[in-house]
Amino acid sequence: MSRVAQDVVSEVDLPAGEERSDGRSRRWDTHRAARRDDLTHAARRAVHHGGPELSMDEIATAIGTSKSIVYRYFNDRSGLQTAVGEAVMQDMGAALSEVSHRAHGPHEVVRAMVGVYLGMISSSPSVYAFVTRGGEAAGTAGPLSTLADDAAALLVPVLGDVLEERGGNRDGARMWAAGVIGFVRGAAEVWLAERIELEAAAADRATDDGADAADLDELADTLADWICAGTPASTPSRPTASRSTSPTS
Amino acid sequence: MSRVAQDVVSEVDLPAGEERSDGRSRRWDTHRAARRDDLTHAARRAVHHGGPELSMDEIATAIGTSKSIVYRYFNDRSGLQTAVGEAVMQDMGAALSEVSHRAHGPHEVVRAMVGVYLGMISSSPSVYAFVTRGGEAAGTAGPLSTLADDAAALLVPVLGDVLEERGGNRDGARMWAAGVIGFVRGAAEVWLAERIELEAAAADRATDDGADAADLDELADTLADWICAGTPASTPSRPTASRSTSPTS
DNA sequence: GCAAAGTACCTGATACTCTGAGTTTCATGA
DNA sequence: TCATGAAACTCAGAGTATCAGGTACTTTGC
Repeated sequence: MSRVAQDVVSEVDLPAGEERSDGRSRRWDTHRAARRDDLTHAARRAVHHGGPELSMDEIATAIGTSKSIVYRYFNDRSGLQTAVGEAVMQDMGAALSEVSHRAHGPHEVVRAMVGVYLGMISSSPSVYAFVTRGGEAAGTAGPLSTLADDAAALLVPVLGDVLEERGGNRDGARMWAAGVIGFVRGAAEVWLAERIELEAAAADRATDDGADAADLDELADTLADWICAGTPASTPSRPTASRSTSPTS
Repeated sequence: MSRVAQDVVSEVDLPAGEERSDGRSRRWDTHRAARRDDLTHAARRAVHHGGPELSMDEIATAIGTSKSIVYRYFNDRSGLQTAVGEAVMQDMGAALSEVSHRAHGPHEVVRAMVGVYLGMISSSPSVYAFVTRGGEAAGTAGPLSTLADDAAALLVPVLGDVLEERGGNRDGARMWAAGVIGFVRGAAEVWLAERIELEAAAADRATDDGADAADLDELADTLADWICAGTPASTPSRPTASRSTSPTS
């Protein structure tokens, strides 16, 4: 109970009486926020190195504290996940706003978003997995993956504009944005899996990160193109689609 | 160990000596396959009614047997998930091939795919969640969500054609398909969440399934359009994006 | 005004409960 | 010879509870 609409821990919201007269209480207020932040970032690092399946105990140990502390600051494992997700999201938001204010039109905004999202997922796949994994209970309700939702939110205004210009109402924008993020997610996961296979196969030259950055840019271009250019309404040359008519196998 | 490349259980692959001479052994071979199928479908039903979070014990009980049996036929919880996913996938494949052989061009194939996928996810969100949830361990490797992968596979040939016609090579098709499926998934999950909220809010008229079917078709149209038409490269009227300049709100 | 006593809260260690995954054993039966 | 299902088991990880410190503030008695 009481874990409903708060991600700051219960102690923080107990000022039912609006003033906190006692200095002994007040003295911790800033400390708590700071500590929570520290823990969040430390957890992020721990997961980055230790993988998304670290137990709470292991995370706590890696952070250099004990489980009781972690549970004091986060209601839940999924609370931790959410917090880390928010931290990641904050970085993404910053990176995006830095890039996208010089973007003209939806295509470039989408391209920026894709780039940022890909950068995040590829620079720290473990954190990505930790943040998107499971979380809330049912798949039928609740804040699905906060990260994806938040990322989508960044696209909503732009896509809303597009919808409006096309004569529709902006209401669909949220779904459209979720779709776009889903697209990136789906494609990126395949790409990640492929890259890991490749790396496992040819584990010769250790750090080919330079090539990776270029790869990433190229991939982002491709995805953005796919998202924005879409699929042609029908194959122009052969009307009945090359698939069913062609005598291949 | 030994759970790597097999989803049929160890008993089936134990013929290290290649022949099974004993009739008393062979007699069960067909039985086992049949039973596994039964269990898979029963589990699907159980999850459909009981939700995606049923424990193995609960699933077994709902099926009408005990955990030991379930574990005899599936290595793992994730083995069960995979099996159910394959069953769902089989249905989807059937539905899709029924619809899509009269589809001309990629747009219609995509539209068909979207319709089938949406139909599945909306007719049984619990099963959908069960099948896509977690499964394999790390987010960094392995068959992520078999369902999404398989669904994507159905799109690969069509999108490969498109790529080829555009002068690229077909290699990107897998990723593109994964992206498209991701799009549907992302959008559908938002839609589901919204629908559930609505239903919770106005739980007056019980069965508005008729309206739902129409909704679903409309949604499928919209999504397919978004996927195929994409986002315009730049807003035609105002070059610097309507967002920052327009005095709306 | 100032020490001492008391209070509010934080910390991290340890030990606990509880739940659910996966295993083993066994009596029954074809 | 093999399948079945019930029951009891192991094991790991989430989450809780307790406790002996520790530090900064408040209150009290002088």
